[in-house]
Amino acid sequence: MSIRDVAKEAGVSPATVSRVLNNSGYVHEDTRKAVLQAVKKLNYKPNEVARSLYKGKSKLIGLVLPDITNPFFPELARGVEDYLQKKGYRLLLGNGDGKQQKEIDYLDTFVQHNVVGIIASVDNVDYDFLSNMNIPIVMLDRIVKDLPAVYSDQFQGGSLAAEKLLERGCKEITLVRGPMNIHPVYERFQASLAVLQEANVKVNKIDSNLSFNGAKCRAKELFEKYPDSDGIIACNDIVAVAILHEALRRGRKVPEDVQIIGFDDISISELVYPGLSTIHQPIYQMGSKAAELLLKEIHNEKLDSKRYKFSCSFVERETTKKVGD
Amino acid sequence: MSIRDVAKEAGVSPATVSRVLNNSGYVHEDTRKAVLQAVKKLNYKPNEVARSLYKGKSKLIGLVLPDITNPFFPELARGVEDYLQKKGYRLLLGNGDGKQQKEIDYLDTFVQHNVVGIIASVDNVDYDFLSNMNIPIVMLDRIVKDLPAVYSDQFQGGSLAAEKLLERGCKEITLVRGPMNIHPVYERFQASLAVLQEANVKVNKIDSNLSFNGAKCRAKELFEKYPDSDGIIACNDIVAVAILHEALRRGRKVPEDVQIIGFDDISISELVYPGLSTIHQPIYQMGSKAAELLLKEIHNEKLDSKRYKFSCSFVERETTKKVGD
DNA sequence: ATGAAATATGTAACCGGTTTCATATTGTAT
DNA sequence: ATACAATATGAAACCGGTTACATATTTCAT
Repeated sequence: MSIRDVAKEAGVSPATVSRVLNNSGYVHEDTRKAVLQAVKKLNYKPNEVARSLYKGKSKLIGLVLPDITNPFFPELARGVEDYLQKKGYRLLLGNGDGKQQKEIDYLDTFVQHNVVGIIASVDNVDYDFLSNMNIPIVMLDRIVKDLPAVYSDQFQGGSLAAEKLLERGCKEITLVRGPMNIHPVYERFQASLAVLQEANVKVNKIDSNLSFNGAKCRAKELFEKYPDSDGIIACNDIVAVAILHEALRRGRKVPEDVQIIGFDDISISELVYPGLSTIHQPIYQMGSKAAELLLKEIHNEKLDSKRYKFSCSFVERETTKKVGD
Repeated sequence: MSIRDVAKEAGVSPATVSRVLNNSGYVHEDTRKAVLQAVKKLNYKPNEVARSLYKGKSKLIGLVLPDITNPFFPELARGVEDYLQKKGYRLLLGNGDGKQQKEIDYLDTFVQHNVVGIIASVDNVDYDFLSNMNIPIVMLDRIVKDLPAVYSDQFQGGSLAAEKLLERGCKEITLVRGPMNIHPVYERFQASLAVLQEANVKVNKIDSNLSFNGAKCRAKELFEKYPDSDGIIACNDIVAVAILHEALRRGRKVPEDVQIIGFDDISISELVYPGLSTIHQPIYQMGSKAAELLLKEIHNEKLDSKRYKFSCSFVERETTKKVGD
């Protein structure tokens, strides 16, 4: 079922059908009607692949995320998808898993499929590779040199976490540091650390990955190594929840004995008990803004700025004391 | 940069380059080397769109899910994606939101992009539409007539939930019923109900959607209308957590006063406190099995069975009493 | 040595759209 | 009535691969 079938049915040439379908060039009203009727009768849907081949571009956009299974990313993806869907674009999705080979494989194959743009949240692909792809790119929750990027202010968020614990009287604060090769995780840690070092408190550090099971072990270690911590800043909400559980398991009162702050404000943080105080990132908006920027790039509209930085905010739930207590 | 550029560089015809790249036909060893070298030198990557157009099929597979933001689906999607990625396929993803128009739009555009197969978790598209697409399909977590489908045994799971509460001494059980147009949700409800009606207990029913915020309201209503419930079966884990919160807020002891069972065993259920007892579905495996079945269909291998049904199991955490208490 | 089979490679058509260009017709201003 | 612009439409090339077919060369059995 091709445009030639429709042309035959309507008694015109393929070119005319194309013109009708694309509202381009001149078409006589009667012809237009005949074509439209033939299209309807045959239930014709144009082949996007043929269109894409000739035009050298498609209605496809590639999105590489670290891991859709991490609750931070579905929300991001949804922000992207909703925006693109409204504008008639479709999404090619890949999980990079923080592995260079997978990240690159996805980027390459996306280009081979004629995507018109890419939104990337990758950790191990460098500037040269990305810019050599010669295709509009927006980095999401990641920054690579001067490529357009959408993210939230990790310095401000990280500082905020530290300030809130200081305000709430913590004297010995333990930072749970995530993988330092993940840029935003690195920044939020540095920011918290900087604030705490200015203050008159003891500061401990412990390393963890970003998964629940990984953090479970590290949580045990934390309470053994630094049993006097009265404040904990976790690198993300998942890790914070693991720590929260371990604290409760050890009979520590939260927030009376230990206060805990997470990062991200993923939906889980309001679902745990007690509710997790955390640093909110506007995740959905970040995704949708990235899509918006990308489409602007694609349509050669100039961007006000190559960077779009959202502010973080403190969400006070039940793992921190109320100020004034 | 096309195959003709590579051909020129290697001093051969495009056909020969194609043969080298696809390991088809006869190619002299020296020629092969020359071509490979040219490919490398030019960093040539074949255009999948052109390939797809000629062959009438691609390396793309479409996946329509209700909402990637619902924690059930990322895991499902990941199961699908991992399997496909290993086999060299890429994923086009869409959120159907349970809206017919969006579901159909995605299905249509996927076909227009020459996908070779579709995995669908849709609620409002009928058998005729699906089978008229004339493309391999696997339904996932959904059943439509005799289309191939992967799912878990909702009857068994629903029964299990009821049995576990009965075993644990509940006398007045409230069923929180999800949207009845969602097939698995319907079945699990019916199954629980059937078991309870055979037993000597009071049974209440209350309706809810599947979201946390929706369920929050319904949870309030539940405790007002049926304050004597000592057992609650929720239509999914999210709803169960909302109910759990409301119970705790009202000072009900869980599981001493009220026992709660969820459904799905999404990752959140082990992250809440107290840990949610629930009916486990092997979500990731379902996704990966669906991908496996689809690829078999695509390669015309015959399926042992058009249906693949996983068993559910009871995961005992802290919102149900230990048997013998 | 001879012919058939195997190997090697190029030419051109094809996939299903879009677009350029040529051509024909209609409309309109002078 | 004439000329020029606007309208209408089709033929054919093109996008970048793949493959059927033709052709040439090599291998090998008899």
